[in-house]
Amino acid sequence: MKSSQHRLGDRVVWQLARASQHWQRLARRELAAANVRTQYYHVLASLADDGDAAQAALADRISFDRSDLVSVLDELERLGHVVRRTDPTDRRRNIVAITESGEKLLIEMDQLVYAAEARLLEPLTAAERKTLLALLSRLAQD
Amino acid sequence: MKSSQHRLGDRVVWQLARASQHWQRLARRELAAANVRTQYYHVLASLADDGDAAQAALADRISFDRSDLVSVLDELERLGHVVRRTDPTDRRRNIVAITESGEKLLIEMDQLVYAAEARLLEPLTAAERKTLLALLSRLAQD
DNA sequence: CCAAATCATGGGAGATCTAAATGATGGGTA
DNA sequence: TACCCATCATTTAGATCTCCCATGATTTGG
Repeated sequence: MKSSQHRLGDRVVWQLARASQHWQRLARRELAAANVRTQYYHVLASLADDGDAAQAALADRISFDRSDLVSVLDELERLGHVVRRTDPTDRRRNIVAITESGEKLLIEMDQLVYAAEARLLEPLTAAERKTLLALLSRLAQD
Repeated sequence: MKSSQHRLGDRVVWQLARASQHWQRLARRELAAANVRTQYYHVLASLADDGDAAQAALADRISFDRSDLVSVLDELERLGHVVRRTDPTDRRRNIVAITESGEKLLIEMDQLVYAAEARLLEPLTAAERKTLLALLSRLAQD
């Protein structure tokens, strides 16, 4: 008859939020030491992995709000890591592309992100990580 | 020799972030419809589950920044859901306690949070949820 | 040619993080 | 005892990140 009703600690969503918060902190600290934002990584990685895209499509790929992508791209463009060019077939669109400078930065960030990921997942075996990935993947779909 | 290097989609941390984002959205929408903030739930649930606490201890329990707790408690106190009283044994501290009104609100919010959680976890069996909880719990520790 | 849909952008709100100021406590030392 | 000081708790202020709503420009479809 254990009556210790714990709304938080024993709930999947609570642990999900805590683990995610932990990860965000690890990644942000790691990248902040190199004076870059985690948002840069999402943008550059998506462009490098899946190619150029209009802002709206890019935002959807990395689950960003379209309006928030604007200022991130402003910065990345100012730093020379991406370029925006108007799509000739639809002048509403800006096609975003990664530059050589951006690809260099991405490689540097990869090191840091991998290191942070390794630290987060350290308590789990390879098999457990695979299980976790599979379970989480089935939740994420919209 | 598959050369499709996907930095994002196949990574545990990516799916972790996506799943958490999905959950945050579900919970916030559900609670926003009732004109309450998700922060209220964390505070009230922790006080109800684990008892009164000083602000710093409470913040640690729910992974809040101590400075952010201030305005949340201001609101909750203004609404009559919690009370702050100076700890007689250490007058630096404010002991925070939930009120009857706060407990009533918590019960209402519980309905909404459970509904949102059910929707999130719907794709998983009970055993899978248990596995997921166990794996996540081992990541969350600081 | 007009109405609806799409794209990029701006503004405001909620949530979290950092840095730093203020109040209060406790301990050591003259 | 009386004073100094390191430490802790609360608070303020500012920045970042994400979400939501609105608007202007452009394109598409009827």
